Amino acid sequence: MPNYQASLDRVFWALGDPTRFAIVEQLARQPASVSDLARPFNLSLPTFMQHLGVLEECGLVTSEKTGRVRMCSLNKNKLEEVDAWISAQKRLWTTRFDALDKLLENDK
Amino acid sequence: MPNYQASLDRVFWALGDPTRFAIVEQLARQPASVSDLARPFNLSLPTFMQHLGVLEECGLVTSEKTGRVRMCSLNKNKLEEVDAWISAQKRLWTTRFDALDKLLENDK
DNA sequence: TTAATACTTAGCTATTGACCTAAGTATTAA
DNA sequence: TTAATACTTAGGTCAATAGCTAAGTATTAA
Repeated sequence: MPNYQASLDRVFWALGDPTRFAIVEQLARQPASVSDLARPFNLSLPTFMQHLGVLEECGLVTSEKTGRVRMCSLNKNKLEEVDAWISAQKRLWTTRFDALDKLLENDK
Repeated sequence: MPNYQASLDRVFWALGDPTRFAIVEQLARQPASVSDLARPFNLSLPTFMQHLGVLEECGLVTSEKTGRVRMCSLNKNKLEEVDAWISAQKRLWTTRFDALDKLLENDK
């Protein structure tokens, strides 16, 4: 099973669906089996599995099957990657304002 | 102009498109007019504007028209919101492991 | 006051994505 | 060894999205 290096926008895309967003919020609390995860959602199992597939493909979730049960977990590393990107954008934005401030300072 | 309180998954969804992702990365560096922003993209202007519309609707971008030029800026607050959500999920995840560690500690 | 610029609107097309049902496979419980 | 459980595969529908062109409007430059 190769670890497809998903690009960040794919991760964002995955989180952009309300169902998948909720799945991630649930998995942040604790790992869970597919059916336990699926129970609160009013979706057919194949549909639900598709969402899990998307989350797994983009690296946000990992899963392992033992016997007939598949356990899913959140991959914290992917969250860190997202976090890092956001921080970088915030930093760029802030840096710009700092530079502007300095410029105005010099003008005095 | 009402400020549509966009839910977070809509923000993720907006960032999930490569074009919009790139627009945000650009706007983090500096505000820009629509045509300046659009130039590097191989898209028709209407298509490009549609992407800007999505970013604006979800609150990631603001814009203001003066004369015939519309200037776009990043809304840092939205980035903060995203950041806060990610941090919360990471915290939940970590808390769980801390609890597990404590449990194992007690078992010794 | 004409022409160019910078969007904007309208309307169409193709693809993707979210959903479903039905039927299958592999494990485990009875 | 039969039945139930927990997915999994196959295949189909429909709406939403990303893309386009053509034809506007409003501002500014010439």
